[in-house]
Amino acid sequence: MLEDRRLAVLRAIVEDYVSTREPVGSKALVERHALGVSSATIRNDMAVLEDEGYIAQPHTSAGRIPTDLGYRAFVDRLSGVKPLSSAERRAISDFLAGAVDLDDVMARSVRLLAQLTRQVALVQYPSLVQSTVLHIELVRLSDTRLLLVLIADTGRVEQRTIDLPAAMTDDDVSSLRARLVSTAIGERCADLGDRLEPLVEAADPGMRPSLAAIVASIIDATADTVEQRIVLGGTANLARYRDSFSISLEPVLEALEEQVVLLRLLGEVSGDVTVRIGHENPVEDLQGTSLVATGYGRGDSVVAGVGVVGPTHMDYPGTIASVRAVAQYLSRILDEN
Amino acid sequence: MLEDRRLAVLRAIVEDYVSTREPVGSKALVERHALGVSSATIRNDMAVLEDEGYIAQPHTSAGRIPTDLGYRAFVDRLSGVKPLSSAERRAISDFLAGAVDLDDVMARSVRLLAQLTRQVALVQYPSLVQSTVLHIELVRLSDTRLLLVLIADTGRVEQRTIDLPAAMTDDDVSSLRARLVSTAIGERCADLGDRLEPLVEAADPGMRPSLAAIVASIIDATADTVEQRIVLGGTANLARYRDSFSISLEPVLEALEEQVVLLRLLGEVSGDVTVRIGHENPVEDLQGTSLVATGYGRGDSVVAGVGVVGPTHMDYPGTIASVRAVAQYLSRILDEN
DNA sequence: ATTGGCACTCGAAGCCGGGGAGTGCCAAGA
DNA sequence: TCTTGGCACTCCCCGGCTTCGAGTGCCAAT
Repeated sequence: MLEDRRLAVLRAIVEDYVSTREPVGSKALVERHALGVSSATIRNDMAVLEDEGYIAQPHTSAGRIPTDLGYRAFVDRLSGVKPLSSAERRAISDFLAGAVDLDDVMARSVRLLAQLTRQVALVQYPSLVQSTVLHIELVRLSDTRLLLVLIADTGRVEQRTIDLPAAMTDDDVSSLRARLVSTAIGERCADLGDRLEPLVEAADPGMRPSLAAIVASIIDATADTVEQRIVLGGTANLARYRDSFSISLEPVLEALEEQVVLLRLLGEVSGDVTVRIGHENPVEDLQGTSLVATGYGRGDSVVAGVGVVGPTHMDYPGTIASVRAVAQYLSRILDEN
Repeated sequence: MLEDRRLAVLRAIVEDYVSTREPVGSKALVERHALGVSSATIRNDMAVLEDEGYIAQPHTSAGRIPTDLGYRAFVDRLSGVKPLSSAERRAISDFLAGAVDLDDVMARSVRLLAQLTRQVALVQYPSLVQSTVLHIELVRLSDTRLLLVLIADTGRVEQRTIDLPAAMTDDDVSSLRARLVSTAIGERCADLGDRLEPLVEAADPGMRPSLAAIVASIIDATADTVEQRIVLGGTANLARYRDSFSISLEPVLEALEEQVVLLRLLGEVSGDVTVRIGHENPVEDLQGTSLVATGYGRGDSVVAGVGVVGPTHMDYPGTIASVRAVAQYLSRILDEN
């Protein structure tokens, strides 16, 4: 029970600091929370919490602020679930209304999430590797150039122009197209290489180089390197917190513009909500920030990630709820297609 | 000649202020520039320039800074052309190298421009209305759902799912597809409505509702409202100038996240480079910033805009050169397809 | 028209001192 | 053993003061 009170104190400190962004002292704590003990007792508890590394003081004789470890304990053991407000539900249903297109879904989601959390939102396009082929189209641009369009069941569309080693007629193209379509449709993108190889082998010698070029292009279009795409929104919200980052926000903004960095951030999401607080973050420039992320997908398979980046002193319960809600809606949309 | 010297003074003030970002005084001016007269003379000239509204002082007895009008005069009458450095040429050729896809071209351009100018870059997707139809594809998702894919000659791909009023067989779809393709291909997107209407009229009664739905979807996909898309990059560069905006950068970041605002910014570009300085800017929240923009396109027709937004005290000659260069490269890429 | 000289202005930066929030510790009470 | 009131102490914050200096405007001389 003594232990219990200390945790209650930690929770109170986190909550107060998140809402006021100012170091919180023992006296203010007993005033704002019904802890049932005096400020002196709280001071003792705070001393212990500080020894254990959960809180710290910016300078002697100032209030305490939570450390990364403190937030971690708060998230793991102390925070309940915060139900979404009706305004939030409304925002989400408005969002559901008009999406017309995968690009549109992504753009709206990222905007929605940024508005809900007032932080920077990240939404990843569904992974191609996890998708299956819905359609393949070849459009003849000239004798020696083709446009390849590949449509995945997740709604993703990839295109490539192909320079052919030899001229092809319209008939050549449509016969090839038919063969590709019947072989590839319904297959997982990851398996395309294996499925299409035999087709090249079996082609008659005149066609083989061209077909090889096309297949190479298809494989390139579904390769790991390009299959990842992340949209970012709400960077304006960073400015809101301009002086509340330990460091300046320039490196943060810079890090967020690196696709590679974003991929690392969203790379390891699972069905659960992941929270990375401050130094737990793998990206150095983002160690003054926290990441709340999760995966979304069809049924049980996770096809992409979604999350937000914000200051360590964010409203974790609310943010977690928003991220989870958006991920669920994204999954639903994917299911509907 | 007296007039000439005053302009030289203005140019010197602009250049010094742009590079140091500090109010420049008469003494510093004669030291850094070979003006051949004493500081007292410069002071007289500065008084005149101030009367005419070209420069201002933040407070009595501080140096002068250029006003928007001062920058305007500088851009119109004083700045020469700044050739691109070899590093810049290299950056551009690197950029040219690997673009694989229209999305890729847009993403790379915006990144490139942000790096070159160290400011916020905007690149607009080629306008659909200005494009012609390269291909139309219908993919059957179920009895009553179709996926429409529309490919424009500028490389743009639009997709829509269509809920049909009545079930369609595979044969139905492919015959419709053939009719659509033969009617629409090569037409300007803007004319699609007129071209496709007769097709609906001529269809047999059983098909008509479905065909109407498809045509409506095609027209929707090429409508004004969706045809505009703008990518934004380099917002991190704004943080670099955090205190040099008269106001805070929060409203700027917010304005830049509004697609509508961006469209207004790039809406009126032409083949020439447009420069809007400070209050000349139509968007209120961006009146502390300057816009340098131009159009790009195939041959003479402008199909979209490209530009940067930055502080009014930007390096106009360099920025103009970069924006123009990127626009030219974009035009070239469009021509190659 | 240009120039040197000069008095004046006003923000920036440094210094000082009081106020106050907050702490740690201790001794007394439950 | 935990809790509590009391108390001395520490430092940050803030307002006011002063100094310093860059820069100006004006004037009389050339």
